[in-house]
Amino acid sequence: MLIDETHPVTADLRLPKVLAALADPARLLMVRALNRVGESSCTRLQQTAGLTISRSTFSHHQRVLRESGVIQVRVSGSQRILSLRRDDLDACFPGLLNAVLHTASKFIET
Amino acid sequence: MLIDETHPVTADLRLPKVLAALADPARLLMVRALNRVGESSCTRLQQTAGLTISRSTFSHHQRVLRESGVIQVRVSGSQRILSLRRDDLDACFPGLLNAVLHTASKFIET
DNA sequence: CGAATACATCGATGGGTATCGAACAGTACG
DNA sequence: CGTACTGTTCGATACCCATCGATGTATTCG
Repeated sequence: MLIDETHPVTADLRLPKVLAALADPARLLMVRALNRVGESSCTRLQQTAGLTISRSTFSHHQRVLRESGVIQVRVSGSQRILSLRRDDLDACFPGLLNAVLHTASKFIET
Repeated sequence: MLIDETHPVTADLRLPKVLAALADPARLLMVRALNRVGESSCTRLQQTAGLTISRSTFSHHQRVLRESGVIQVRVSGSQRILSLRRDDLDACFPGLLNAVLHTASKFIET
């Protein structure tokens, strides 16, 4: 199920791209926060994840996560609702998302 | 158990570093080849993994994998024997290594 | 000792990327 | 309509990184 042309279809997901998307500390926080709240708008997620970055930088990270296939973006009024592509990720990379989500926080902080 | 000062101890492993190390296609091939053969010297692993890169580039990748904690390097005569740090990775990031190792090849190739 | 093997390191280069502020575009609302 | 809100895009900057050839170092072997 393709959302639109800005999201890759499941068959086009690639492990190196996904790993690179998850390798950034800010994006890792976004993904783990999304897992807790289910779905969220950009502004709200930025607060939930505790990110002190500019809105343009957040937008950049959102794009990287979306283009790698990690998250899904749905438009609702004036805001974009972000959510994890759990099923697609589990189908392509079994166990990967869970491993990233369940890693202890002490192994993430610098 | 610390090998030497060029390897991080288990408590110092960090998820973003490990993910970044695994996010490169060449290094991903090295890790998956290491999983098949158990352990291997540099020259032999380069052939096993089917990598057509220069020796200096291979040495660079080996260093990244080592400094992130993904692999272990042991000196044996004039050669270095590489192997995965399975137990340490499983202890810090349960399920991550298996997920990377068991991902279908079609999701790795470009 | 001398030659060959196995890797590491250095310096250079080109391409990627994280970051920001400023400017832009769409929606909601009074 | 005009203001506020939500988010994207653009251009610039600084930094990181993958790659290579050349050089250096240690080990093995004859």
